[in-house]
Amino acid sequence: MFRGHFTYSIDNKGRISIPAKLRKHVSPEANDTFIMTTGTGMCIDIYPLDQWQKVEEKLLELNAFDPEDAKFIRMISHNAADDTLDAQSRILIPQPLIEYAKIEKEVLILGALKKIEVWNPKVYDEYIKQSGETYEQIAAKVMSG
Amino acid sequence: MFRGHFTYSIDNKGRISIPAKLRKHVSPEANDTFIMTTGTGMCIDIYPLDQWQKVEEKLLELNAFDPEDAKFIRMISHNAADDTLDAQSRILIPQPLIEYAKIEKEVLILGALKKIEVWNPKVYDEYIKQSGETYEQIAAKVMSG
DNA sequence: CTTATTTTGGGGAGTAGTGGGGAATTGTGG
DNA sequence: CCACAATTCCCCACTACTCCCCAAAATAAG
Repeated sequence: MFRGHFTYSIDNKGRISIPAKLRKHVSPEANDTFIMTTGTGMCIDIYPLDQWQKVEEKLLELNAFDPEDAKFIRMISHNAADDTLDAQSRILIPQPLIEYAKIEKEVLILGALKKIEVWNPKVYDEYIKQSGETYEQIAAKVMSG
Repeated sequence: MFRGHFTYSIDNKGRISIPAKLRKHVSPEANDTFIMTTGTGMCIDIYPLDQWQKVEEKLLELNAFDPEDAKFIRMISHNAADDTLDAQSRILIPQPLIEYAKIEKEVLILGALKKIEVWNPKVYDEYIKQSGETYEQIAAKVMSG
């Protein structure tokens, strides 16, 4: 499971290093391959291949000839891209995703259990400040039961 | 499984390159052969041969003497065509399919699990915008559990 | 302080995408 | 059955980008 946050930079070819501390938690089954897609929120979600395949298994259960299911498949697949780490443990982020997350130079890399999120640090700050609730209030709500 | 999207162009002979990233996911059993037909939605469906054969198996289970079944068989077969990749990894799209999908110069190539879809980008945008759930709503539903 | 690892930067060979010429094949009409 | 037209198919070629490699800078470890 991925934990913690890291402030890295994206180079002018659109590459981001995956922090060594997060790499340690990637299963060998992922084969150094990651799937990137638009996150829920103004960020990029990065899944190791083995985690993404669990999502795909669910999609495969849908009926591709049902209009609603077909739309699900299209929307989720549309922004999905895969890449493998280069020798320096970086992946190339496609331009559309960089624009979606409004990423410039600095990036916030956030370990989020099964996936890794990439944010523009400014956007993340605003996102956290937003919604009046405090950390404690959210914790109480989400962790109940 | 096919994922991601690519903006390519169709040349004036009606040929489209199959993106290298998608080609990697085509089984060798397909033998570089693809079946094209009218998609559900204003697009062209492209199946690798081995995947198409699974669709055909389902079609064979239909009752050719049932009026509805017979009609569906006729409609899906009507515009079905097969082709193999040329040395530049392109396939030739028959004119009737180009017209069906209202394709002009730019094409959106969309990986959709077992098949590849080809859209006019403008038509796709309108299709996505029109009603229905947002990406976040869909994600919440499919990624749950 | 020295050594090892991690992060960042960039050059260059190879590959992918696009366009088009011309031979071969298919279909049409005489 | 033959000639013509149109289309398909197989090449070759150009451009741009991607990927792989080398390497410097920065951080962490011993």
